[in-house]
Amino acid sequence: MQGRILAAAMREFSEHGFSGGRVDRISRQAHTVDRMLYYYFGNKDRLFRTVLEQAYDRMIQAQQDFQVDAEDPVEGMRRLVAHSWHHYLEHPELVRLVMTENLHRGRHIRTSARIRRLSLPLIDKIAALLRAGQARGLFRRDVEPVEVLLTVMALGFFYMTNRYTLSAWLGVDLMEEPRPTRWLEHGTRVVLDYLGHPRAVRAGRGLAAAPA
Amino acid sequence: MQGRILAAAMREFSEHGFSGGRVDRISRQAHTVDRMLYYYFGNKDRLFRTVLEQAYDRMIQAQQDFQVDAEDPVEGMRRLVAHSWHHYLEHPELVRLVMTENLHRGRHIRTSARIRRLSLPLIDKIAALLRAGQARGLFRRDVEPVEVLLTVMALGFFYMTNRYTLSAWLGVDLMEEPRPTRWLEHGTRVVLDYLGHPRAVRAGRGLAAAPA
Amino acid sequence: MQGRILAAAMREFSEHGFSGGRVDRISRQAHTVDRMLYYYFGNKDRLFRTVLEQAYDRMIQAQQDFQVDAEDPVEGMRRLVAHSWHHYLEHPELVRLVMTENLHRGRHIRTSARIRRLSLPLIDKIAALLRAGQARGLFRRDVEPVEVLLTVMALGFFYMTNRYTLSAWLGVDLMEEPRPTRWLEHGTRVVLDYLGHPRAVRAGRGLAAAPA
Amino acid sequence: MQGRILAAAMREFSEHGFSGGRVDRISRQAHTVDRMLYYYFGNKDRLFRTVLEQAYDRMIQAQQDFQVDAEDPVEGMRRLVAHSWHHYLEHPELVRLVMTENLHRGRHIRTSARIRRLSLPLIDKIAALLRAGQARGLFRRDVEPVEVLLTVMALGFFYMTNRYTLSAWLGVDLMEEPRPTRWLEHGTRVVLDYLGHPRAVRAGRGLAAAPA
DNA sequence: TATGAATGAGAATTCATTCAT
DNA sequence: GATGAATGAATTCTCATTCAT
Repeated sequence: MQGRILAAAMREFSEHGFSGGRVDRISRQAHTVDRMLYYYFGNKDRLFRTVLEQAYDRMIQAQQDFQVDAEDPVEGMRRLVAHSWHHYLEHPELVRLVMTENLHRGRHIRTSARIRRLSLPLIDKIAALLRAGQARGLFRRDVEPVEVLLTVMALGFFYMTNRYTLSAWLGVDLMEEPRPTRWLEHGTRVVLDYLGHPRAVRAGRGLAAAPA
Repeated sequence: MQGRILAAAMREFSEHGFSGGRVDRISRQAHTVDRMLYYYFGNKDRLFRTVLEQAYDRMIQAQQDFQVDAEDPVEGMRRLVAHSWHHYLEHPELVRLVMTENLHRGRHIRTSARIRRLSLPLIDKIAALLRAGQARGLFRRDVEPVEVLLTVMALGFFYMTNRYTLSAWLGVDLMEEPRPTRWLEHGTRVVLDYLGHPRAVRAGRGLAAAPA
Repeated sequence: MQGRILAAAMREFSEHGFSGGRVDRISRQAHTVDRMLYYYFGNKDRLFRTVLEQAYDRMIQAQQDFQVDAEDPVEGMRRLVAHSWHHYLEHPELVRLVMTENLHRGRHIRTSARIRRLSLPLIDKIAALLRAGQARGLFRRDVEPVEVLLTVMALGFFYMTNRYTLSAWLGVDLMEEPRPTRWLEHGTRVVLDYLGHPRAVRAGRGLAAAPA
Repeated sequence: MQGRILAAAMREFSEHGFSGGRVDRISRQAHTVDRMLYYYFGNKDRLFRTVLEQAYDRMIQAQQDFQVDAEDPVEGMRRLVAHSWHHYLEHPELVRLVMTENLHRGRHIRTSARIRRLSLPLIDKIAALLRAGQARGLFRRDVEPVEVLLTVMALGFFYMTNRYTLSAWLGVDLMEEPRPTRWLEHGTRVVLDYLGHPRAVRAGRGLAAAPA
């Protein structure tokens, strides 16, 4: 039953946000009653946190499943961008959940010991690709894995999250083909152009974590 | 009084989202009573829509205030990226409002005749910069203004909107200097690298609206 | 404008009752604003009373317009029953208004000097028919005009007012022909059978008004 | 507690109608709080419907309790008219509730599966009396049970429902004895005169439901 | 391990009416 | 004679949560 409740809660919170999410809709969709939700998860906040943790686990898993090809770093990077993009495209509920959590200023993630323990597998995979590409003289050297990851994520995430207001502004439906495919091509080019333009090594540590 | 209500509503919806926003908190902050809010705006939905329209007006105004320097397209593009970034940085409530509206799948924007009429001044300014840069052989030719705009927005918006979950992942505070400044530099480089890498002209029309 | 307001108020109160009637719907239907309604009629209660008075005036007028044929009392009585029935059928809003007033225990009629002054023209016309019929030996003698009037009204009014619950009970639509026509025939027969059955003169004064 | 709420709701709706009925008055009279009313009945509409259903159940029960005396059809009919009349007289809240429902065009009855299933026991009892009376040559043959029932109901119901406006018109209090008793005598006579006046059999099926 | 019954505290919205010119 | 602006007091209904077994 916990699984059913979590699945229903994921749908509900993803669709309506945290404040907009209704406990009774979750219990109804899970074919149970409100009471059970409190029995298993304590309260709405903790239920949301559990949903978030589950979503993160899946995302981490998806990142781990991604296999990097160090023999062809450019193609590897293409595939990484595409992998990331398709993950968002196929899991809009994850994207919306992350939006919701950010609207709440990370209130739930901050209290989740489990999520704090996580590290992003993709960072290591990007680092490996960068090293391979730099060794072959294909990628610039003054680049950090985190910056690359954030760039890839930004291009994909923003398109997904802001599609409604952007569609209204531009007067087109951004989710209608061939636009999403074009955007992946565009994003891939942006990332590769960025990586393939060697310049003088920049000082400093970029966005990387403090040694603390 | 309508102004006071709108200002209070902007703060409330921006902070708590639409569902989480409370009518009575708005009226209290506006030094009036709930009733007036219904007198002027009809209901919570229409109030939100009006807040959104006002926010858009301001954003459009900020875009119009941005002066493009066609003599130095590279510097112009740098300034455009910075302008956009600083607008988000200085108006986090606008960013959150747009997020909220997207979480609601553009429900309010869709019913706003006023917003539908808007066009983004920045698109024309980017187009002008592109033309100037292309004429001087500085920018590639197979690029569309909308793609550039979305790229600039994506880099800035994503960093702002996802800062809480990203900060938790990365174990650092993304809003603590020098990280925001570094990100602007990074974004500027990404955009310029993209623009300065001429390739074969791509077929198709990118993300632009259909001629219909 | 008073006429427009009254017409709109008649429709509104007739449709929704007094409590269900909305001041703003009346003003909107009258193409004016709430304020005007208070300007002309003081408050909702007085507006209702005025509507009621107007409806009574029309009913009295209709009764006065009915011409009795003393030469053929049976036919005259037939026509009187039919006249009454058709008046209800053609003025359902009057019927509903009277219902509403009775649900309110005659609260408004009691404060209407104008209505208290009214007498029902139909009573005199019935009395004339009775006299003519009795003189010809067609009608019984132990009958009072008021009882006849109430009987005629009861048969017509009840059918109209209770048509929804009756239709649900009986599983048919009572307002669908030939049922209304049948009911008129039935009512006519009931009244004539009653009048045409001479018995011993009954003592007492029936339902007539006390000499006070 | 559901019983207490229903009893209070019956009083409230009967007294003030549906729109005029106040949820908080009901809960106060039932010695509980508004919330419970929604817990048990969902909303005001459903509460009203339940009250109506209960009232119908009681009316059906009262009709079933009425025992018909086939040995003396005329006396049986007298008793039936009196039974019906006294039921209205003793249950004015039922009468008012039915009025209210009709003012709302049967909105609640239409959604009540329970009420739709009901049949009126009195129709069968009238049919039995008619057969007995016809067999003894006391009642005419061209008469239908439904017409008799509606006639009996009309005479009683109308007097009760319209007593306020009628009292104002006639300048007397219709509920003051001996008037109510006189009206029962009058109604009984009207019905019996109607039944005892054989004529040629009329064609058609009267108000009865279509065979569909 | 599970659950039906109950509920306090809000939440958005409505409604008739009056103020002020 | 006419009206735009303003409003106090409800009014229905919702929401997350706890009680009691």
